[in-house]
Amino acid sequence: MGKGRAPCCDKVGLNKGLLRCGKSCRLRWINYLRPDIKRGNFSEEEEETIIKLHTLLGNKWSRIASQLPGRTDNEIKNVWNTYLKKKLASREREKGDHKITDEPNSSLIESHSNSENLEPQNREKNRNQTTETTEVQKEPKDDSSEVEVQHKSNSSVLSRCSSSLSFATVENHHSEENGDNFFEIPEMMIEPELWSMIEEGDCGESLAVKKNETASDESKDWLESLEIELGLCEPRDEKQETVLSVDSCQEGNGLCFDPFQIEPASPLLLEYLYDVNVESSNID
DNA sequence: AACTCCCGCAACCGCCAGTCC
DNA sequence: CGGACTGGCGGTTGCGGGAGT
Repeated sequence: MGKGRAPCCDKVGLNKGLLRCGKSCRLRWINYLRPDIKRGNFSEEEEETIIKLHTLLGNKWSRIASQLPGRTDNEIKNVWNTYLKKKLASREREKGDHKITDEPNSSLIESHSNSENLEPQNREKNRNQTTETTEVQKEPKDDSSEVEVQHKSNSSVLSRCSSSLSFATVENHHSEENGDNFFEIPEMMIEPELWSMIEEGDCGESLAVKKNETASDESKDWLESLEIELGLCEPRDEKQETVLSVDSCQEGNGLCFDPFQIEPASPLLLEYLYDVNVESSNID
């Protein structure tokens, strides 16, 4: 690509062509070369998912990425830092007069239930409502009234886990201990599919099997790409590769996915959500 | 056309945890 | 047991290219 920084680490003893160390090669494979990586802009649904998961998990990019097949943690991180964060901040500025209440946001429920039928602009509004409680207004230094997005991943508390929509209005305990103003834990709106993925542990089995089946293929691909990268062999015909990739998608062989196919929650996510829920129960 | 500025994004950095010897 | 090595992750950097002047 020629973009980015100069290669990392001491290049003594590394391959003569691209001067990549093993770690660099691995990263490049994960973030760029993998055949199942989805190219192009993020869809509205993907953006919404990122926002929601970020509200829930904070900067756990790898966990967020695990819910977005074909997207890498690096890519999601970039999109968040360069686009979504600004988008949310500007919206927050536009709204300006929004006041955070500790009442359950009934409009949230309503708007979510209708979200499938929303016009784009309403969907935008809906998304804004969904995420705005993750943001804590700073004391405005000037007219720009800067908004800082605060990640409260690990301090966030889910009041309950349920297949139905879940909303939490919980005071932050640290704030309480400090005797300061409470700030509101984000009211989380968890997609029903996500909860069903979480609760139905078996839903990922078939995919897991597929993944195992393709593990050796992936390994071969990795080696092949590495060899190409190192200039040890000729790259395959790109066109052919593309066709293969598309075919793979259509056949659902697990190498790539439908644009917004929901992948089962990763074990880590399940574990995390479980821990958070237990913690919540203890606090209550 | 030439220059400057800004932004997107691939890649590097540093830390941590797990594994191997 | 402990040091070396490796993989994974989140944060950060800085090059390249497009937009603006």
